[in-house]
Amino acid sequence: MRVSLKDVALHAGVSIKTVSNVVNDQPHVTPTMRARVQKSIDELGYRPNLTARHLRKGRTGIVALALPELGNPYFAELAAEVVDAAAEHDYTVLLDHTGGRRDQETLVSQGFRARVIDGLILSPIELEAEDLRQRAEPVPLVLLGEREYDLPYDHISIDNVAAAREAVRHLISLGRRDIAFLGARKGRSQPAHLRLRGWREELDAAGLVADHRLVAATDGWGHADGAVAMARLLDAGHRPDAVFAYNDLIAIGAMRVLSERGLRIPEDVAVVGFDDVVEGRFGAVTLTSVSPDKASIAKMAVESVLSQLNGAPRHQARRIHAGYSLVQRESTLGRG
Amino acid sequence: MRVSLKDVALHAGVSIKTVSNVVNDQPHVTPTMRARVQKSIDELGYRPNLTARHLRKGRTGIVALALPELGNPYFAELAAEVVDAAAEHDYTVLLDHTGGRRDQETLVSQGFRARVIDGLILSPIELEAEDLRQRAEPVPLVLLGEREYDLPYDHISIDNVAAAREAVRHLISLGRRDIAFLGARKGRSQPAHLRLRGWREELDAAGLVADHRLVAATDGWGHADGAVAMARLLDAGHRPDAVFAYNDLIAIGAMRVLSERGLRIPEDVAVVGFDDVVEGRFGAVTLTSVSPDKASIAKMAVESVLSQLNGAPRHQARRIHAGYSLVQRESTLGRG
DNA sequence: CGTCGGCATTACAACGATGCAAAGCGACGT
DNA sequence: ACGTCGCTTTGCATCGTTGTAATGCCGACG
Repeated sequence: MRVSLKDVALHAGVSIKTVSNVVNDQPHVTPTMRARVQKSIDELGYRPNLTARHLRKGRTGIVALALPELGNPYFAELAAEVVDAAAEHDYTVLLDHTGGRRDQETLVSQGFRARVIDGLILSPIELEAEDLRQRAEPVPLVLLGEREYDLPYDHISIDNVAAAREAVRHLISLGRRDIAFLGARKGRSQPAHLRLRGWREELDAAGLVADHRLVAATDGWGHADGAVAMARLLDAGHRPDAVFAYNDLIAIGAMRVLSERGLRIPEDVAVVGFDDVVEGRFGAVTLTSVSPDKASIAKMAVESVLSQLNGAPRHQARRIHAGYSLVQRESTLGRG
Repeated sequence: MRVSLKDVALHAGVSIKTVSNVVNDQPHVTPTMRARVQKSIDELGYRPNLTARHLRKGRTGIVALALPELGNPYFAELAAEVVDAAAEHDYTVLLDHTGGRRDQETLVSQGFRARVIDGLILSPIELEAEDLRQRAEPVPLVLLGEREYDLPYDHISIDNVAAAREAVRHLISLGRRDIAFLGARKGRSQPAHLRLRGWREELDAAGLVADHRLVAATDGWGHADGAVAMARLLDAGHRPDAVFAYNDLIAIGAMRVLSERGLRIPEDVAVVGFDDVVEGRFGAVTLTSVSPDKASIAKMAVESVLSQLNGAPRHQARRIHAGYSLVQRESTLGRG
């Protein structure tokens, strides 16, 4: 059985509360007493029972992080950052993944998956505003990612439209004109992706046509989806001279198909991805990508949750934009 | 404020205990009463406080999973499987990562990082048997991965030696003779990797020389480490006709360097990795790899923890081998 | 020498839920 | 009509910790 305050108190011949005071470094404990109690603590190997402490205090020291898919290295890398950021504040991270499915995301947002948490950081894919509006849970929530909602929750992401525009601008600066977009959502009436919007805006701004036939929808956001989309585009007789992908995995899947078809990267087709996952730096052709500042996203997410917990005056919901940069690699090397 | 049993009891005009009985589906509750209480529960939106329940029951419904590095897709994919396997049993996963550092691994094993858990699944890298022997924590522990300890804890992994031998055998069957091993541990007096042992054993068995100059140590287990190791090998004047890497990331990093140096894969150098991460299926040259059955590893790990919790008669510590297969892809395509 | 002030220590209740055992209640048999 | 039996419902203690308020103790001051 585990050692409790009571055991220590008995052993040291003092009251439970005094032991508690020592454990919690309360003032008004004489050095003598502190030493005596500490000795008992050490001898018995006492360790506080967090469950009890948290029942008493109403806090658990755990924040949940719900991501669509851990298999996607972007999310895995982000998760690692969140774990570290939380550790800074003595918080632990409970991980959940939703598969990007609406029902799972709703369950998570309403706390049905993990009911021992102080806060929730959620990166939704299909979740709708109405699902969130029905949320009764008093647990602080922070949203991550590309989806934007008009709801009173903090939202942290990079400026997806601006980043996408920068990526497309880069391609245009290389002289590319037929720039495809890979990774639109399939069969959705929703407002299009912000990244897709960036693509369109930048093409418009440059006086180029944003040809909707160069926009390829995907089922998911993995390598295979990118490969399928690229193949479909080529099979339909389109031959873009550049590809801007929703994310790196899609870009890499597309590059695989481009090589299979004998197209050279970047000579024939330049490629830009999004997320800057490590994988993109080690392919046969390294991938130019938009690199979000994952560490600061993680940090801000954790801090937002904690500030809500600490009853920061119910500020307005904030839209926070983290930094990003466009990292140029071989897949968009200038001709020459 | 959240609704508690007390609130529901008041609302329904019954005792707290009766509400508890309804919530827990106890027998001996009349249908009438059950309906009445359920109505109050629904109206007030009662949801049990798990912290309190767990204080009482001594269980939290959380298992911790401590992995070296989430950024490595193998671990990320494994984590996803563990989350799913745990969900099967209504358990949630608390994620931790150790960076593969001994001090962190020790802390985790002794429960200093997360003290609210029912069990721990740990995949150690540098942890030593002595660190574990000092473990006082009563929390069930299961070990994953390549490291083996002579300690009374369940250990789940694939048969690394056999798998490595199969990989090397495959290379030999392609007519390769100078087979390098990438990813040995650096500056360690420890018994070598099991995968390295498999490499050696199979070469011996085939009557080939296991040339230690073809064994390249790495600092870590990422793409960059593989690239560095491969470059060093080549720079030293070695030109193996095959590479067996400790894992896929190292293999991919090595492949990148091989291409940079103008060596063709598989014609000049065949490559085999380990882990079968998705990434290996989408490079310019797809990667042959040992594919561990991650789902069953995850499942068995979770089940081991839970069976220990449920006081399964303190069985012997078990060494459980999960299944694996060698998936052949372009990086070892037969000549022709 | 008695009283007051202030610090060290203690006692008690409470956080929310559940196990145990006792109490309540209706029905049945005699 | 009364006692008993058995199921339903309830009260109480408890898990380990901490906040609040009360107590004890000592020295200082008048």
